[in-house]
Amino acid sequence: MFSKACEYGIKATIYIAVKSMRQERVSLKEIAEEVNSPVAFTAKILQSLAKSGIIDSHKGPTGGFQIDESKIDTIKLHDIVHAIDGDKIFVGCGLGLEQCDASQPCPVHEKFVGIRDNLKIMLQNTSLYELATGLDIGLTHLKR
Amino acid sequence: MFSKACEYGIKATIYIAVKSMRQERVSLKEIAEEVNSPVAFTAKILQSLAKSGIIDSHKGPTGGFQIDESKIDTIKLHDIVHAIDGDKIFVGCGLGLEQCDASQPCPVHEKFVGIRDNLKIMLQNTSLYELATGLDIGLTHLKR
DNA sequence: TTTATTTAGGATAAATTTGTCCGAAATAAG
DNA sequence: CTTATTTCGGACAAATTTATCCTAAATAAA
Repeated sequence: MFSKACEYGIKATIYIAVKSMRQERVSLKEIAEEVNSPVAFTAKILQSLAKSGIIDSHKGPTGGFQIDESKIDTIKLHDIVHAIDGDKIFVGCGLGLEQCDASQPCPVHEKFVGIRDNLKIMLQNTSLYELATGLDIGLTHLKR
Repeated sequence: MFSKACEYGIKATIYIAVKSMRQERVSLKEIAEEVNSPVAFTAKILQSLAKSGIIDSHKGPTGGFQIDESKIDTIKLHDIVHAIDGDKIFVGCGLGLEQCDASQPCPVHEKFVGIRDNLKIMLQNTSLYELATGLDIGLTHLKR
């Protein structure tokens, strides 16, 4: 459904949020370990999340990544997915037809519109806060 | 959403169905042209669809691909997707967690289950007949 | 200021997906 | 039987995604 990079990115962001809610900064190394992702690859993903303004990064000793606590509630799953995978999941025809739209629909057009609208709405309605607290409560875990 | 191979496969199958309903066999070349897909790559995909029993293939002059007319109604979009992409779209955690299931759900588990169930149901309820007649009526087109 | 630590970012490599090439096998028709 | 046509299938190539390596830049602390 999502790219590997996006999966790592979501998990990493959730973990950073959990730590940020405890006023802790986390290092790349710690994140990669927790999320079970390759360190250097994770670095690239965090870099792009930082450029998108979703997470903050700080260099140097005691450096690492964190998220402004006031943002944790407003950041949505959709923002993370969009920052990494762009809008390719939401846009275009389910069959890859370029000329397919509401006026010249392919045979499955309406069916895909429904599914994708649901997905989009779900992602837009799911806040990072929700994800982070769901995890914090101990019901869930990010490894493997 | 689907792999390129799967997109080509769906479009090719729809086209073969349309022709089969007119008692016509179609060649690889004609299919690739209609579907706007690379010929040799399309050959591989059709090969696997033939092995899955979704389409029939015949070698030699006047050879080509066709679908048993009695099957056109029972073949579902899900069958085509499954033959090419397997079940990776439907199975597993939205975040790629291996230990995520109903008993140990990740923060987005239930949300993804809903979306994916919808997708699966839609694919299982969409028949090739429906796709082929929708196209035949001229409302739609497969190229580009 | 020096050193140690941590992210940034470019270059490169491995893996996967997508796409190509070509000869073999089947088969219809002359 | 021979030939032309068409799919089959293996090997190879290109493109994309995933992953690694290494140096630079920032920065906290001694």
